[in-house]
Amino acid sequence: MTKPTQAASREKLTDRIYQQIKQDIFDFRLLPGDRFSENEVAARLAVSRTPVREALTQLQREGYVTVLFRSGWQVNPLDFEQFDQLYDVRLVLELAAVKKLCEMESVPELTALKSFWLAKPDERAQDEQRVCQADEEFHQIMVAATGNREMARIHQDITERLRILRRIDFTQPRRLDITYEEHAQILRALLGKRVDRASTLLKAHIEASKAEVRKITIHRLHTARTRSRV
Amino acid sequence: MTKPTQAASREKLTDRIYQQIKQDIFDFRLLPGDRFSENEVAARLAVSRTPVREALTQLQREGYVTVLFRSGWQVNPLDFEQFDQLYDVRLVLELAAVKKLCEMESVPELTALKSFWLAKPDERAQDEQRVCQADEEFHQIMVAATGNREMARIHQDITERLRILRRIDFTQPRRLDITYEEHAQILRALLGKRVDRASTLLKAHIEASKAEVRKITIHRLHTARTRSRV
DNA sequence: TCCTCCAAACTTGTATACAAGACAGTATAC
DNA sequence: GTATACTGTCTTGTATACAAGTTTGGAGGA
Repeated sequence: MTKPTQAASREKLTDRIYQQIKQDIFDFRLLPGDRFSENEVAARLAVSRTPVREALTQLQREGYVTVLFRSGWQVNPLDFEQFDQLYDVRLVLELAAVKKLCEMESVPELTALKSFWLAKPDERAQDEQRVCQADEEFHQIMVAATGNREMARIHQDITERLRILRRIDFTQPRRLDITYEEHAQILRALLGKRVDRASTLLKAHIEASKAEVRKITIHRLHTARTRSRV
Repeated sequence: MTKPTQAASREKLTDRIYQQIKQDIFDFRLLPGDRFSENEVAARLAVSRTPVREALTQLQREGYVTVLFRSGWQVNPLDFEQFDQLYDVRLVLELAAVKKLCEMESVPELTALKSFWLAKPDERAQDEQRVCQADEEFHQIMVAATGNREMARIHQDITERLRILRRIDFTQPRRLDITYEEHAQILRALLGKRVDRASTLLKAHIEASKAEVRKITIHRLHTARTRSRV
């Protein structure tokens, strides 16, 4: 019988670089279509090519970048058809979550959302970035609360993939109130176990995002491109 | 303006090794819980550690193996709770696919399935492995036929993750006829655009797999363990 | 027999070396 | 001016080297 081993998992350089590059993409420091080499990234971060390669390989698998055989890497261009499809999958998962949540007896995770989303209008957070993050968390928590960790993981991956769009979506102050209102309605429906109403609201909520995202993105992307390069 | 470049993507050693190791896991040459080192794999396949590492990193992200810090790799033990959750996600995706397919006008992909699954009993394939593969393809095609490539990709990943179970499931000859019958019923319902019936059948079909898998697996795994090591 | 300590052998994580091929820019032919 | 061939630089894919830490097995003592 072998000893019960437990080699601690350490912080790896690869993971840090992975996060860094992904963040660079989200923040438009790396723009869709941009090309770059492993050496460039390695030099900028003062590490060797090895962990950079591992990070890039992961990002490729997740659909963020593509390697061109012996010819560098490229940030994947924005593919709106793909984003539409991802929104659809996300909706499917969340509708399933809604159904399950309404069948469950008590869901403390949902109750915990009340203080933020059911706050009075004058007590609402006005910081765009904060609301954007809370928005992601709302959906994330909804799925995770069902107890299906695999579904939550897949949902998380999709959310991250869509983040680059959702960020832009929320830079319009007008959207902020609407976001609050829609989430509040959904949350009330969930707490009241009204599955049909919650589903309808959720569907409309996501469809609205889908519709709005495309036109705004194109404009924002243009302004970002003229501002910064990496 | 830069030239429209296209560096062809070549067959990479990493990919071959990735497939090889995954197959080793599916075929129980690498057993759940087994530990091994990068050097072992590299020596066995007569390559260096580099591509082996890349392959293993991918497999880790997909949930097949885990690295133990400076202490080797381990094939993830079978986690039945996880498999249950994956089955649930797969069901959610396929139910969404069923709904969409029944709303679509014509679906040639489904018609193409008739020759195999609606064959007369005496014309049916009896080869377990072939039926097993056709079973995977049935579900895969169903989802892909909706046109949502992202959903199809996610569904594919889940199917692969569950393959190790489904293989075992089909080693029981009794299951073969049932499989034929259930798929035939689902296909007929789909072709007849009877969404509720198709959904009900599909749900029962997947629930049955879930229920059956656990007890069979444990027995088979035991016999496999006593037969071979890698 | 059982425990402790220690050193040698492994193991991964990261850096570096090298090879085959892609690309860009230039010189040359016309 | 235009097209073409070529050469030097750059890029990834793979192999190897080294560093830091873990595991294992045995010597020694009680």
